[in-house]
Amino acid sequence: MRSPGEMADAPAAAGARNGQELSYGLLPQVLGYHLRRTQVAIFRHFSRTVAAEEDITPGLLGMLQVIAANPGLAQSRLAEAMEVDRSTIVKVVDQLEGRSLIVREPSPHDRRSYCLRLTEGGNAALQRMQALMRKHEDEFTQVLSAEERQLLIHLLARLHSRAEAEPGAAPPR
Amino acid sequence: MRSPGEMADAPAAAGARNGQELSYGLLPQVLGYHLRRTQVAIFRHFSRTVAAEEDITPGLLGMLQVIAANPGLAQSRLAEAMEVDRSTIVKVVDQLEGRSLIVREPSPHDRRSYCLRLTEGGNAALQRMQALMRKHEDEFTQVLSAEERQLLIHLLARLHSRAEAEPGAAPPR
DNA sequence: TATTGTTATACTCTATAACTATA
DNA sequence: TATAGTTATAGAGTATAACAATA
Repeated sequence: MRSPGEMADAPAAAGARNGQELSYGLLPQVLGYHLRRTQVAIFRHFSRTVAAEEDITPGLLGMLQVIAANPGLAQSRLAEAMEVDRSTIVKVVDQLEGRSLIVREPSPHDRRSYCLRLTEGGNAALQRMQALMRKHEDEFTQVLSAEERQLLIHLLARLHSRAEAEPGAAPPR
Repeated sequence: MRSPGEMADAPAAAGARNGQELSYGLLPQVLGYHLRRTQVAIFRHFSRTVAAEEDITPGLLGMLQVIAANPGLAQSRLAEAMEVDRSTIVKVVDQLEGRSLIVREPSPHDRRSYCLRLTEGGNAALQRMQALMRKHEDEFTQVLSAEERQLLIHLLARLHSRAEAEPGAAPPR
């Protein structure tokens, strides 16, 4: 518990303000804690790099990518894919459409629903954003080897895809 | 790109609603995407297990643990430790104090600041919560071996402690 | 009856700015 | 001047419930 480097210990930033060392108790053993810290860190890095040039959030960019990969997608399908409520999607789509990145086309088969598509400008913007995104992730993960990065992604994917299938999870909508 | 199990592909939950397969584009290669999904998944698991019995959130429990590990901690130090603004801590401490889990004692050295401490009941509650938390994390990570879980924590810790030290990050408050 | 998109509403988490009382 | 705690306020991001149009 004492040797530095063996355990995941206190982050570099905090403490040392008043000379006293601050203890994190059991938190360094808590996966959820590290997930949160890492997400905050990667979000901030994203803001300083990608968002500084393209005015986008990780969430919006994710939506754009899913729409791009599934032309004609309905809003409800997008909501399911991103695991958020239908109603939450509305404002997001409003934003993306307001910035002319996507369009809502009326569905030829169902007059209730829209088909979402990227505009030409949206596609161009997505290309630029993906380039920035790749650079951002490479930079953020540069402390890891390529193998470690891939391994990390695998471990996370196993956790969240597995957890979703658990009893009690993901109540049918 | 095709062999299942080699790449981190589409989550198990979504898709298959209309028979059509839904593509996630480049997202399965994006670390931030998996971080978010995993955090959502672990939060939901926490809600169904720990929170169902003890009415607590991961954030509040983290604060409790830090206060427990640093008796007499000032609110501003707690804010730094959790990397949130001073003002954000106020309501959190209000909540914990309102539930008699902690007390604000006046500091003997500085009449501006409080010393945060767990009450007896708070300590008892923390013990119960930590037991639930451990069970919750064990269950959530049961798809991983003990070594894989430890490795995952290490990789995350390297990422967020490293990222915090980067130029442009963590502006001095 | 069920589904699609929408609106109204509310709740949580967070930050900024300004205030007070100390230091 | 700087810091500790506080308040008011605002902005994301999310969910629930109800609605009209359509299936």
